[in-house]
Amino acid sequence: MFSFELQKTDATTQARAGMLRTVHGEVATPTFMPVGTVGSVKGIEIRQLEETGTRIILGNTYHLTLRPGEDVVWHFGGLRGFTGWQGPTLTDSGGFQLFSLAKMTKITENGAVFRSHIDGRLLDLTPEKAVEIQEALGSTIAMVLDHVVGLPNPEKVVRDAMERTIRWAKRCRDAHRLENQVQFAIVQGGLDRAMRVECAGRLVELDFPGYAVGGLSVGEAPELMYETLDYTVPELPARKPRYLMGVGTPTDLLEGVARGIDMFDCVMPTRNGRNAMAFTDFGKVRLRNAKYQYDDRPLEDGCPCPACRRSRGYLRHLFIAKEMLGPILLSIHNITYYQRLMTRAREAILAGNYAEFVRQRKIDFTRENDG
RNA sequence: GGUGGAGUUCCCGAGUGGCCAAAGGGGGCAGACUGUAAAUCUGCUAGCAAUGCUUUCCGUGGUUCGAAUCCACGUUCCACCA
Repeated sequence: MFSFELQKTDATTQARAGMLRTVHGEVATPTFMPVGTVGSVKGIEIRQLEETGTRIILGNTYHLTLRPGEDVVWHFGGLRGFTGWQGPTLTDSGGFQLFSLAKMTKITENGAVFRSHIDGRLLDLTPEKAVEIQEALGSTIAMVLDHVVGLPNPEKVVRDAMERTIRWAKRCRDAHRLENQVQFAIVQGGLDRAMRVECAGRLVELDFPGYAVGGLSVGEAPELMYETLDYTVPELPARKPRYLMGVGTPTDLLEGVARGIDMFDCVMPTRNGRNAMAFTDFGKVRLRNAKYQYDDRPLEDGCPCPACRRSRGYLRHLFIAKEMLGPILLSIHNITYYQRLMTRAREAILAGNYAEFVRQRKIDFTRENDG
């Protein structure tokens, strides 16, 4: 029904290669999960998404309950029936919206009260409600409702959020009924070692089938995030999948894998792709830049994606002309890049040379380089 | 040929005596984006030895302490009338 096979652990890093087996299909790890917040990975058809190497995608509880409503999704047989995506899905609980939509949210011990960003109506999101919605959505993996706070924040704020996250995780677990769905818990605790270790330990006691590290990439420097993973991930069960939520850049993914993370999700490849930024092995490419006007090279040599069958000059033109094909092609390219990165990472782990693999690709994604 | 209207910085367009190197768009250039309120957002866009200076608002001349703004002539475009 649901299992995680740990196939290989790297000798010099914490990197792991594994196989996630779910009722909706298998996923080789480490893996990247593109974000399809409202039931669509923006701009990308399922066939194309499959061709990027994607095996599991995300949906969002908060966004889908507002529109179209989980009853509608349920009517169509859950996310898979509704969207046509037949593989595994993971739904976020709405916890991230406590952070990203904080201005419209009031948090109490019972749950979160949202002011809908669409029509202003009030929405009660309790842990039980988050479970119920996700059960109606029929996702393969559901996340517990957690309390995400930005960084930096006073220690008391971080601790309160962490404690609440644990209490809510328990309530989510107790409320969960759906047999064909597993629930992952989420470790919070900011950048505080003791808090992270404590949170992980208390959640592990509750025996969830998988664990996520949340509350990162919310304002802190990447090095602090890596450091947090250094002492948080070892607290999680080795034989269960580990998911780093909302992360990140290609470098973040490689660093996360090196610290024992198996699953990632991030809007970056799709959002940045829509905004004319491409990820490549030689760094970022801002295709709107004038220097690409007459560039007849493909975006990236050796990339099998449809964007790379065109010239950079043409891709630039699509963005300048505001043609929808530009965002579509670049989203596909970026997801393809992320998936290839994970595939290559997995191969390196299986081959026993992950550390070397990472060393060879110290890409500075803050700089531009046109290859 | 006559009458009326109009010519503003790359483009469109506001401005009708000083607070104007000149609103606002567009275009151009650059940057940002990490469990998606994002096909979005931000900055720059006359020049320079630059807390100031120089050259601009069709052209030339004039009025004025001061003109994109007022006057005269010229010029181009538009509308209508012949």
